[in-house]
Amino acid sequence: MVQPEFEFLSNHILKRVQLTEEELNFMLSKFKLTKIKKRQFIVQPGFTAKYRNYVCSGAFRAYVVIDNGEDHTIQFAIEDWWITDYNSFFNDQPATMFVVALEDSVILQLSRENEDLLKQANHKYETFFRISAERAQAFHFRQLITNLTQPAEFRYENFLDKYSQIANRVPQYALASYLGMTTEYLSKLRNKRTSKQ
Amino acid sequence: MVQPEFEFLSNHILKRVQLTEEELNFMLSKFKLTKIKKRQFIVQPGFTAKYRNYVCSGAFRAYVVIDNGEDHTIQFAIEDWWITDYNSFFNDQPATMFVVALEDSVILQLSRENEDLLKQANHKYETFFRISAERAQAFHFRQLITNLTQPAEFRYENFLDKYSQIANRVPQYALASYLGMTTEYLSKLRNKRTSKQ
DNA sequence: ATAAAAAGTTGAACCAGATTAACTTTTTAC
DNA sequence: GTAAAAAGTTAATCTGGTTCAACTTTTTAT
Repeated sequence: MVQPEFEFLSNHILKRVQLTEEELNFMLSKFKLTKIKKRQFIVQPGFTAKYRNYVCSGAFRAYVVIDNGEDHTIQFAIEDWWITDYNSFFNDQPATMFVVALEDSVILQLSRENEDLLKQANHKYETFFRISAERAQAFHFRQLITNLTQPAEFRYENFLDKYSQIANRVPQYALASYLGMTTEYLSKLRNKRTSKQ
Repeated sequence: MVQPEFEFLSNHILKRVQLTEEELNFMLSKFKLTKIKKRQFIVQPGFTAKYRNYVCSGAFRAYVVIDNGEDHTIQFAIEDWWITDYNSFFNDQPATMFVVALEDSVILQLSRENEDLLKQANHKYETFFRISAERAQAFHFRQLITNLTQPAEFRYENFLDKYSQIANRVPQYALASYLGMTTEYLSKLRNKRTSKQ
């Protein structure tokens, strides 16, 4: 019987493309199961992000550090999400982001070489990655619109609404920088909210 | 001899995937040449975006209108760029954006049906769309980072640097809302800049 | 267990950028 | 060509959110 981690990924894949058992197993065989300890980095500036990572359990945070030392969260990933520095991964360039584990985690890693191999091997695999990219594209688009058009309080409420699971699991400073505000201000918003109801 | 509009698109495609003459022509045959007058809409909220649009000449602006009537520019597209409401196009849902011509323009339109047909017909076509989506993904990611981490003045200077061609061609109110600031403030930044050197 | 470090809170002072309003310049439509 | 509408400018005022600083609570390492 397959390990449960591969079971999660199987479901994820089959939701997006129809594969035969054989096709599925071939695809899965290209992934590498890796355990990551809390605070461990899976992507670091200066090094090329060699893997696309599927999170089976645990949580990650991607962030950039700018000149003055401030860090800005770009993405979170929990179970059933993907994370990497795509710019680095796709273009084989040094990463500009950090990706760090917020909890002890288990991930399935697909190297760029194996991804290319899959894409060439079978039209359906290519379809899978195309769909993933299209979804990510639409997701970031929506995020861009929200950041551009909505004030801080709405962004926070909205995030709570849509991703309460993540909101309650990640450190507050990380969430604040993801939402584009300071920890202090987020702390006030939180307080205001809980005292309201 | 082919029309120059198709020539532009051919170059665009061949930069991303290697196709035989026959494969290229089949792909091109699925596009529809359309002339669009200034101020004409090619995507409107409430209607599904039926086409992905390649701009041969002219300029477009995608924007959303929020409750209070303010509009926010989400994307510009000039020659050799694509534009549509991808959320609507991919998911066959009513659009939430407007896409309007800023100049008299010529575009090549690919319907969702024809895109699906191409994706199924040949692995290489699928590769083309996958590459497009991946690039868009990386692009929006970078944009998200800039918006999150940089102050208004930097965002403007940076845009001038990277997209001077667009900056000098689109109305100021559209650029201001794209950069996440008011027209008045952008006007001040411009002034400050020109008086500096 | 316990000390040290990291994360989160609270309040006062401040500022980047928004708002309002009156104006000038450019574009559009007839 | 010309009037009206749209776009852009300028200055005064205002505010959502930041910064700074002192503090409390939670987490981490030994």
